[in-house]
Amino acid sequence: MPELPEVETVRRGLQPVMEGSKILKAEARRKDLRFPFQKDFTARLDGQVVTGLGRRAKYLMADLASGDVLLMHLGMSGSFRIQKLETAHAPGQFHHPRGKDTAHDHVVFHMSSGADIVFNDPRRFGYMKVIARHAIEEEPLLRGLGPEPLGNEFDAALLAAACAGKKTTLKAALLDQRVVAGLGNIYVCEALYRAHLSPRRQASTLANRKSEPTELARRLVDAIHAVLNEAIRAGGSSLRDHRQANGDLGYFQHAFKVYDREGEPCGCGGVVRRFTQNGRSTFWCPKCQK
DNA sequence: CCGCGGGCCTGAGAGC
DNA sequence: TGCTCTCAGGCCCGCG
Repeated sequence: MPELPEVETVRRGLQPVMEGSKILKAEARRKDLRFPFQKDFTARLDGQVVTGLGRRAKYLMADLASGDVLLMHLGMSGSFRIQKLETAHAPGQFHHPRGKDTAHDHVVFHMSSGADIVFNDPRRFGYMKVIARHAIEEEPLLRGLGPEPLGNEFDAALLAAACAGKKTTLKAALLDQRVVAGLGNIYVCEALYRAHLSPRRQASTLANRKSEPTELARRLVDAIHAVLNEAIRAGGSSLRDHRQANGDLGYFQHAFKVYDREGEPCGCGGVVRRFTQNGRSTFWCPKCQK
């Protein structure tokens, strides 16, 4: 589920109950998620003050007073919720799932703020790992990640340089986290639509012979910026699993122009189509995306 | 370097 | 109701 806007939404929701709070106890309720937990996973979290909660691509990164960093990835179906003991002062303030939902509560952080932060992940494609901050540069999970699409350094020149000479399509290039880090299937489809670029177009056409950006690259960067910023403002997209940490649904899914809209009309008079690319559904309008 | 298929998991929805 | 099938927002691997 979660692409950059969803992860950023989660980060903003968790920040108030994590930053400046101590993890009184971390609880891993099974031995693995996508990967086995490190043997000292909870030991390195217990008693640690979270000094900051950041994000890199689709990773959440909690800085700990010990000098460690907790990396968290939501995979396809991971979500966090904030639970507090019900009080007379704040009844029902937080999202409480019922029944089978809690069967997939795999990790809980009991915080000194009084909040319990619960990680739920039915498919268990998510993962968590504690690493030393000084080892971040060598961390295999982070190494090779391309630029942050909303970061200052990401511009048409950088995107064009990354795509120059690539023998692949724009769709595949944008999904490649080494080219730009944080986009997934939804926002790639939506950005290409906004830029009026075909998902089948050769990625190398973003650059001229000198690897300089073409007008297309500028258009695409603008579209990526716009769609991500709008999605973050909307609290992300809630299709199945995604919720903001306070339990609210995101609502950017109502703003999709092509994703999951096969057969529906495009504003240009065309019709949204779907086909499979790199094993995943691509949605686009053949009339206005060239 | 590239596309493709398969795998990791569970659950929702469609069709019968 | 319930079965079977397909598909899903991510990512990795091996093959040709």
